[in-house]
Amino acid sequence: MADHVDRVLEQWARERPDLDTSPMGVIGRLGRLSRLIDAELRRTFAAHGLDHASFDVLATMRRSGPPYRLNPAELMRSAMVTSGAITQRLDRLEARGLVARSPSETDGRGVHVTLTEEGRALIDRVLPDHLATEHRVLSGLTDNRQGELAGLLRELLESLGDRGH
Amino acid sequence: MADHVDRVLEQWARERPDLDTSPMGVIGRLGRLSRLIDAELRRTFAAHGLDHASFDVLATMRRSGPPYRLNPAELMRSAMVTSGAITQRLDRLEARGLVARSPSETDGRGVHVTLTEEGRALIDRVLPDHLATEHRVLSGLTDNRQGELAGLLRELLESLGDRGH
DNA sequence: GTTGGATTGCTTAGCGGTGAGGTACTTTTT
DNA sequence: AAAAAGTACCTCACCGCTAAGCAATCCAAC
Repeated sequence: MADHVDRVLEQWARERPDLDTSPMGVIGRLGRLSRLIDAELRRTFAAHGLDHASFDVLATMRRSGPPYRLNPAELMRSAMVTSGAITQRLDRLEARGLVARSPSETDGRGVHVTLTEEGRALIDRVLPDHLATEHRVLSGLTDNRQGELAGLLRELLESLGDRGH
Repeated sequence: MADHVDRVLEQWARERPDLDTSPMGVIGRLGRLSRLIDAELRRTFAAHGLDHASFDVLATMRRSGPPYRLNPAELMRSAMVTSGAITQRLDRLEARGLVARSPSETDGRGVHVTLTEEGRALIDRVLPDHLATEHRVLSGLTDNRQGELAGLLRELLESLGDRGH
């Protein structure tokens, strides 16, 4: 029983036995899983005319609850992308009528982003499909193993400073 | 003790209590970790004039062992990117003299990619720094926890068909 | 042999991201 | 009150990847 990363570690052990390559057992696998899963999720998004970036914004707005209004800065922190990326995401979504931008009343620099009725309808339509895909992707692990995994990932995230808010 | 994804799950539980969003506990965290870790690794690569894509090719060639020769197709499978991406990676590396391309003697379609002496020297210079960074990134978990995590990630990868070779 | 399907690597348009920088506004300092 | 520092969002040049398509070659079945 060996996956791609096991082969990689074998190769390193042969070529550079002087180095401790064990961290690759975690980080290499995280990278590969991320790519594999993203490719899988992409198909579901595409089936609804979306991509990961657009889905991410719509989902973030939707789960914020009524009145479905956030700032670009909040979206930026949630998505962990730069401000330029958020501007462009919002440009695309606004052009499709899925979100609307309006100036903040209290801060002359600020902008309100609001989910339109169409945007809300779309994300609520995509969500069940998306969750079914995620469920399927993880179906190789029992619920218990999934829980263990989530716990370890949370530990690591917290150690890297990924606190909520 | 709650990370960003815990907040997300709380929001979904409030807004869409009808949906089972538990898979996000794993997949959402995988995505965030991947972004955080990539950003961290990027700094080490940049300090040596590299990016993730270039490092990946050089490392794959290096660990393949003498004579440090692979095909674009093998690099493609290892990196999980499209053939166009590999072509472009090789263009960049070749322009810098870090790899060399030559036609295959046995297959008219094929190309040999070889690590140049400069390429080998560079990757051997970067590797210790890179591993130190990876080690530091994981230092929030004990060795045992890292091992558990690697095991769970391998289980998931195998269930998704990521066999070695 | 010939034919038809794989396979190999390259090309290119388009997309989404970064990073540096800019403008406008707010907050803090003095 | 004025100056300085910080914040919010946008702009734009550049970069790497995908996806679709192409030409060349291999190989397996007839």
